[in-house]
Amino acid sequence: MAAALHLSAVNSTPPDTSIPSTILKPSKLSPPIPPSLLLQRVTGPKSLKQIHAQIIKSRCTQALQVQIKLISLYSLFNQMDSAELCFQRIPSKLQFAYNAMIRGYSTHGFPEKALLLYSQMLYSHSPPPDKFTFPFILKACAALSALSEAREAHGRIIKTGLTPDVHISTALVDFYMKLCEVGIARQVFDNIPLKNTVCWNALIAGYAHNELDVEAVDAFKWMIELGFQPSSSTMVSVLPAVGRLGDLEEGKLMHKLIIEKGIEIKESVINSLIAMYGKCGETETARRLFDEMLEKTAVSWTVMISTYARNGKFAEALELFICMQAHGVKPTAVTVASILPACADMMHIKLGMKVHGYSIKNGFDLDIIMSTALVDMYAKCGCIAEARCVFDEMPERNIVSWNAMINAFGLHGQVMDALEWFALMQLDGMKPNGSTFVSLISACSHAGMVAEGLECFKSMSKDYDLVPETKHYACVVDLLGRAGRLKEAFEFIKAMPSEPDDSAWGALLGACRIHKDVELGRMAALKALELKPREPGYYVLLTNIYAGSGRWADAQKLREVMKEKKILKEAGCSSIENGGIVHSFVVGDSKHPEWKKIYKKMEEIEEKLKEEGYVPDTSLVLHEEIEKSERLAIHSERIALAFGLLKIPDGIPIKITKNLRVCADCHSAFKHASRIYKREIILRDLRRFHRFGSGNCSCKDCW
DNA sequence: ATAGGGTTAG
Repeated sequence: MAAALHLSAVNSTPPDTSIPSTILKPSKLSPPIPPSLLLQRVTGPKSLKQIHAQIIKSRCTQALQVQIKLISLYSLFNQMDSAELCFQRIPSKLQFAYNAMIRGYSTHGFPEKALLLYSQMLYSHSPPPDKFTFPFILKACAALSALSEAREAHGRIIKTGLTPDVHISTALVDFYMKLCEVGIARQVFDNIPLKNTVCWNALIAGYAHNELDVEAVDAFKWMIELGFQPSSSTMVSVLPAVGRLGDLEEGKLMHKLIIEKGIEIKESVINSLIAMYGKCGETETARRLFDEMLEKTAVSWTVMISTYARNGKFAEALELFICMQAHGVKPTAVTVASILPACADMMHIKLGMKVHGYSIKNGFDLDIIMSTALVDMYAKCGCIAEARCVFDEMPERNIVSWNAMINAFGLHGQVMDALEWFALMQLDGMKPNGSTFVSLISACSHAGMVAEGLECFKSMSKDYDLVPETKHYACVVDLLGRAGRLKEAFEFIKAMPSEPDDSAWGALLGACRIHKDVELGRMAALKALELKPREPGYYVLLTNIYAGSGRWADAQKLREVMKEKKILKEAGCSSIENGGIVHSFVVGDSKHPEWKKIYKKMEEIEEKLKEEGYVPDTSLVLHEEIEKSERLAIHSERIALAFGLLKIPDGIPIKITKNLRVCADCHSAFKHASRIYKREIILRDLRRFHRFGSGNCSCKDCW
């Protein structure tokens, strides 16, 4: 019945132009064309149906071969219902019939059905699976993350003596890599007797998938050295790894190699090259490649836009975003989502809102990744109410969405809200993960809520079956240390079940700076530098501790060590948005076109501050800098504040973001300024938000 | 009469 319906549907479809009319209307004079020949003319799903109808009408005897070819073609064109009908009608089930069905199910999104047929092969009187069966079974297992099923299949592969088959081994490498079983994947790869390009590709793609970028690049070099010809897939797999490593030299070599080896330059290869150059900071090279592309897809535009966004070229990113649409290419949710983190980073709320508007118009705000990025963007731009609004409107939420909201509250010092949302997420059936607890504990830490923070930490293993990672230990050290409980923090590090990493010692070091403990601080710094010898932050913190306790000679010596080792401390940089443009300032900046005006305003501010009782806090500045204590006044956030007071109209909060932590002196100056100028000032530093108003700060001086 | 590997992202 179903077959009849099916065929009548075929007859009503208009003729496929690709089929010669002789097939559709066979002349009575000439003998019917044999079915096997007819099937060779199939070009797509439409012609397949028509030819199938033709075969049935011609009443030729249908050889098993023809029936199997039909199954194979239907499953190739994703017509699984028709394939299933043919499959059920053949009397003796052969391996290729099964294989064709399993191929269709596993490549067209029905992995469960593929595994069901496989178990039918195993447990009924069917033919056993063969070397053509296993690659599809492993693909289905990968789609379902079915480790035990794959292991069973792997055992059967070994028992049947199929281990040396390169197709099967490649599928095994791919499967284990996708489930992050890198060691097993490598073992399977090493046992392949006759390797080829494709199995190398699976290994390299697998390493890249697991972000083992050095391994991916090494495997690539090794493959070339052994004389294998890389394909475009090889390049597409290895280039993201090079990009993440930021290894421009290696990337250039690979670009050259693509040309030398005559690798087919597909669109995907160029997209990967653009992304690689973008991640290495070479926006101009990336743009040149992009401009030379003949066929740009939405992915190409997205890659170029995110290249600009990643490198802080927001005007170019937005321009390209508009240009893309003018070229009739529709941005995807990924395109717009890739602009948002940049808006968040620069506190470019105007651009963020524009992107939000565009997303609503196109229904992207329903995309979970997109809306989570919006929550994060609004929160990092200081708009916690808007973040909350987007969160409330989300049609669905995953763990990342909840974490973004909890983290948002923490950033804004709203611990009680963070804890409440933590309870809400569980009522919603969501299980917290490691990142949830990082947000929670650091939220408690910033609010000085030691007991609650410790409770969270204990609870994660006791109630949530999570193993605390080094980052959680570092959070607890920060929690205890910040509250002045340095001894306990130290004991906590010593009691860690695994070797502490530099971040734990770094947290203790930071706490020692706040509470001015030279001896413990020195020890923590030595430990941290032992584990991460070139981290400028650790040098700077220890120098600050020395200077703060009057040990100028030690401070000076440390500075010289830094100079000698060519360790540069990161330059402080503050940004502020006005009129849709983000203005950035660094320490002692005089590059801004209006810098003279800004400095004049700054002098005025400093004078007013001093009149109103502000006393510069020079305790954390180096000796030589104290001599000219006005240098304090040139910290980048002070320039940004002057710019804000100069440009942003009364009554509108001034929003500034800084790439490092705000220093105690600037913090005190901002408090005074908020009172004197009757202005709300919102400062986001490396860690959190400070909301200044009427002479106070939301952080309650605890940061 | 059938097979294996890939690009943008919170």
